[in-house]
Amino acid sequence: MLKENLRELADCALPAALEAMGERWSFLILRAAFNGLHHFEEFQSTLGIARNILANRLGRLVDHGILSREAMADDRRKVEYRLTQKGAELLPAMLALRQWGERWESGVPSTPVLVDERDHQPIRAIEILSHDGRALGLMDLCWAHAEDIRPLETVKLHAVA
Amino acid sequence: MLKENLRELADCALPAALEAMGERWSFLILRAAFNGLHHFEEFQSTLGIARNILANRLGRLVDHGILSREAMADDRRKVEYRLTQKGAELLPAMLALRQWGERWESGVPSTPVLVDERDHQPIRAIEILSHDGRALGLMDLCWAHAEDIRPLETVKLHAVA
DNA sequence: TCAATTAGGTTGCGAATCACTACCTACCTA
DNA sequence: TAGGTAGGTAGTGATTCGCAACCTAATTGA
Repeated sequence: MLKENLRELADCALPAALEAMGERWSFLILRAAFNGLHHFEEFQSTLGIARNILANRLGRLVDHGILSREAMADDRRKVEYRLTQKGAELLPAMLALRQWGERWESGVPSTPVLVDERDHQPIRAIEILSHDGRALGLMDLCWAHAEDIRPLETVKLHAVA
Repeated sequence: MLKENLRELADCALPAALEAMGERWSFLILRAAFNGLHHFEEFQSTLGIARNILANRLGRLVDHGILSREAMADDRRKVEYRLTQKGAELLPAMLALRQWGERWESGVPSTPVLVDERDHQPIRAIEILSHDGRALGLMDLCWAHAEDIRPLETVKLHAVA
């Protein structure tokens, strides 16, 4: 069963993640960035967000290293916001949330659908997987302390034997 | 390349998901629920959230069908909040966010660690996978319309692992 | 060259939301 | 019946939100 010692709840990185991404427009700005938007006016007109809030959010995302901010060489009025590596790695979290919304809120798969470029087949639903690739549900999970985890080599031998 | 037609940005389920889960304390309440908390006072003392905000959030999560609310038979003062199926399926999204926070914000894996109950090995990082299980990055993805996707009968039999 | 336009903001202000404390009302226990 | 407990609500100030207006630097057009 999934029950963490309460004393240890503070040692979770979720609050830290939410401090960076938990504000009202952050995820929608991020989504727009994933969709190839790079400029203030693009975000503003696409999202319909108030300009001061947008400026605030973009600044915060830059401060957190999720977006980079660079003035463009050919037109120095323009500022380009780009996803950093850190920002790009939010894609699984964003897709998991989107897939959940498709299943439980909007009811239908969003169109267009995200596909593998290689064979144009839709991606899998995002899942929790064991080290060897089995899908895990809530009942299959429990908490363990780092020092209690046996290195995988030994387990492997036992499992095989 | 990952570029969605702008006209279609509205057809994404992310805003719907955020309407249910995008408020300030929602994810932390959900995390507490995943950790086995069920009662108002447990949430309140663990999270340190203001009581009126907690009441408001719990009510909202219940309205959205993420938590169920039931008075307990043996002590009718007590109300039990439990994750519904809909709520439980937010676990991948929450873990993806937590893993991102571990990697980029807190810097270290949170303790305790979430492990597979069967062999006590840590779970994999949450990833985007192709239908046949390859890990996909930002460069490997593109958008397609539902009607353009060829059915995958031929490969389906192999698509397990 | 000088006015108009554009990109990317900032400022002011009223409305909504947040968090803190105190209070309230069932219900349970002695 | 007294006192404590679970789960809230009400009042109040501090923040934040969203809208509109304004501002500045860079660019373009006449």
